[in-house]
Amino acid sequence: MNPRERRAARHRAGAEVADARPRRRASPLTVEQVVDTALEVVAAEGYEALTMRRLATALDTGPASLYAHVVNKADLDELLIGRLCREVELPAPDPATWREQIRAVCAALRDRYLRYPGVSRAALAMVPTDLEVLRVNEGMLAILLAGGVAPRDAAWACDALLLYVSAYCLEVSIARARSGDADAAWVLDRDELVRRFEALPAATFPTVRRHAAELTAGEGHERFDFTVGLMIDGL
Amino acid sequence: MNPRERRAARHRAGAEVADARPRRRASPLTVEQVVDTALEVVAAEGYEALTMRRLATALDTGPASLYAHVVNKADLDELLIGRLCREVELPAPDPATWREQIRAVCAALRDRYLRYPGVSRAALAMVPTDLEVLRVNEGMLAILLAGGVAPRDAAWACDALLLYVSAYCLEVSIARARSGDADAAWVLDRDELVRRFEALPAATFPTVRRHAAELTAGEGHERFDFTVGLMIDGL
DNA sequence: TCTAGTCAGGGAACGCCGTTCGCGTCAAGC
DNA sequence: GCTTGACGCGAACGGCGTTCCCTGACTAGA
Repeated sequence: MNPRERRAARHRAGAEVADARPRRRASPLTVEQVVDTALEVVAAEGYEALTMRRLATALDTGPASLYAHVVNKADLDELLIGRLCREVELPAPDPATWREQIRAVCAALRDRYLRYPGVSRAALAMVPTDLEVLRVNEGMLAILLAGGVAPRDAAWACDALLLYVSAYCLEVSIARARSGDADAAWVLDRDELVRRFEALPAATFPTVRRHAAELTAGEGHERFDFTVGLMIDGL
Repeated sequence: MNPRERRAARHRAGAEVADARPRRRASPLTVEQVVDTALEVVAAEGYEALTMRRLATALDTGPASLYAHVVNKADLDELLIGRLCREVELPAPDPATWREQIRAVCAALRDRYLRYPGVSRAALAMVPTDLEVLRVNEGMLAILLAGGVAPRDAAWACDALLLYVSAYCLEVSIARARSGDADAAWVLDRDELVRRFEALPAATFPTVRRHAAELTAGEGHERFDFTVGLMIDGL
């Protein structure tokens, strides 16, 4: 089974296929192993560091060998997101607590993405028919419908929530990466940001100036919770 | 004034600086011109095609020359987004129609982004202190405050809306690029998508199967309007 | 008018990237 | 034990962002 077929299988309903073990290697290298190692690289060095060469090195082989398991880089990205989605637990829909359930699923996805800095970029570029991603969609949709949300609204809200989660994680990952970068001297912590906002000319930025504190507020995931809440409560 | 200083100026409040005309060229090449040409390239061939070499060729020069006007690719990205933000008109806040005003600003930004396929990727990677971006933030914040939204909610909502606009545009750009790609045979139009959803095993995807129509619904920017509405109406 | 000094422009090269080709190797079948 | 075929992967390709440093036109002073 070549990688093209394997990819197709991930987007088609059908039987799970056991990875046939390759023949030559001491410990034979499977897709599962490739994905595991890729996630380790991302966790340790960030998504930007995940290159085919870097991954091959981590697997103690050459870049060409990866193409026996993966169509291309985009396919690898899909596999990574698929793996993260697979790990998200989806509760049985409960009409009494559906808002909390949705919040929990979003938070679970968020935490998974953030554990692997920058992967969310891959999530944003993905086609929506990967079965693992669809599984999360299925779960969220079921919860929303159980909550009495109209089908069309539920479908669109799922979409919007998943999109927001990815975008939020990307933003946070970038911000974190920057604050870790010592040589980027113009990176700002919150105090510096407030000072900047307050130093803006009153003529063109009166509102930002006056509300510098609010603009930079939000510890942890308060912003995230706020926005998800905004969307959920509107349904 | 070197590009580093020029970039710093874009993030600092201060006087506008006229581009000093370079000396040697027949028609001398300014930052403004670089940005114009870059946007032309993006409009015609998409953001992915915007490389330093491609841009240099379009300007009839070598890649090295661009670095006299721009710190690096990321800086060029900022300039592009800055330009698009600069063109967005911000209405004087009107408490009676603030929701429509916000909707209009979001739509204006969306249309600008979509005119240049893929630029929204640059927007997602940007630091939030660019003055042009801040100008849009200022305008939206003023409208929300005029609408009686609490300052902290207004600040966070601005953030969320801008993030959503960028993410939505990125998704749409990618989808459009894919449907234009003839060789990507596995790309699906809506009918094909519905058929796929309905072909899923009922055991694991009951909800998606049943609501395939709703999941794929949404002509034009109906989804966009829905989500922006969801956020605005919750305030 | 001539000349010396200055500095932006850009050709060429560097070290990466994703991807492909095809060679050498080894296991299975006869 | 030989043949055959499949498979791992070294090496190479074209293209990326970026930098080095030479070139040569312009400016200013004599």
